Amino acid sequence: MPGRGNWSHRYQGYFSRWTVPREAILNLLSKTSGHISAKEIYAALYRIYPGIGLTTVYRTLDLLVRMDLLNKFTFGGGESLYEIRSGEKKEHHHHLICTNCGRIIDYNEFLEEEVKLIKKTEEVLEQKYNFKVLNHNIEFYGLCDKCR
Amino acid sequence: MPGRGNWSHRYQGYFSRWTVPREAILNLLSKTSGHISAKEIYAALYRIYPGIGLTTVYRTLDLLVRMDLLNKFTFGGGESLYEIRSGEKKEHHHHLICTNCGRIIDYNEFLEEEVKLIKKTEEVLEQKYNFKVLNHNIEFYGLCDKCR
DNA sequence: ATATATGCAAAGGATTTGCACGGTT
DNA sequence: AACCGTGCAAATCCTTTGCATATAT
Repeated sequence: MPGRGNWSHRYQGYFSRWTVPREAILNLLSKTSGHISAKEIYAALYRIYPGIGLTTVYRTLDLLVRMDLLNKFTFGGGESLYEIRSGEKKEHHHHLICTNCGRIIDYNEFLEEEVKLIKKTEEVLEQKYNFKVLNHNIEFYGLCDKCR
Repeated sequence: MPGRGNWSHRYQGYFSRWTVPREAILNLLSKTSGHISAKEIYAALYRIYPGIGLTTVYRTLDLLVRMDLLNKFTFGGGESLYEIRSGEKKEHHHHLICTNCGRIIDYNEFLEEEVKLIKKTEEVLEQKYNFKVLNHNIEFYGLCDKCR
């Protein structure tokens, strides 16, 4: 998708070569709905591009996170999960996490008040703690329909 | 603190013996403000009780989490951090996490609206996804006063 | 040509597991 | 006596690092 353009401008400094593996990984993420682990990415790409290494996947994911193209989550301390930050399939969302089966449900049908309040809370926190809020992560833990 | 009482009733099923290491670990946590890792707990107890094993710390923390006496957090995928769930020093709180230096700031001066809205959001989610919310975790990422 | 990206294998860090021992019930 | 909890060492899982090779600019 990128293929350089205004692109190269915007992300100048993060890398010097936009390579095949990087393109493949970003492309896969942008077509993935939901969260995906490094190993899953590796497995998916291995089929169409054997010769790829897991190390490259990790390094590329790290790069893309620094470029703010991906979000990285570490829900339970096991594998980290990645998702594209905005794109065809993605809007900002929060998570419902089933503590029984581990299922993760995204939701983005926020209440209007919810959005307003988060903004307001961020402002208050910035004042009170002199803390510059850049992002947030909201998770609800509980039991999904199958497990409750 | 526990020392059995109504206690043994309430937590019956989780364990069959309330031992010295378990008491020591819970006791340490209840006097700790903020978050602490398994290794830090191990190091602190080792001084007054050499012979304790890191394995026991992990197993006890796991037990206490299952008993809902502790919260476990896995902020960056590195070490997990633990905190007492309620006690002398603890009230429910949320976190500000500095992405530069890793500092974690607790805050619990919630806006009244914040509390109400979280409740309301939980209700909506329970309806919409048939998901029984039991707990939540709210984190704001950004830059702390020293790093901004 | 030269710096950068890659893949492999090895290292690293956190946590879990296998197992024999020791203390409780 | 039977069971449970403990500690040690080894194993496991995810991720990072060192290094030689391949590749883009």
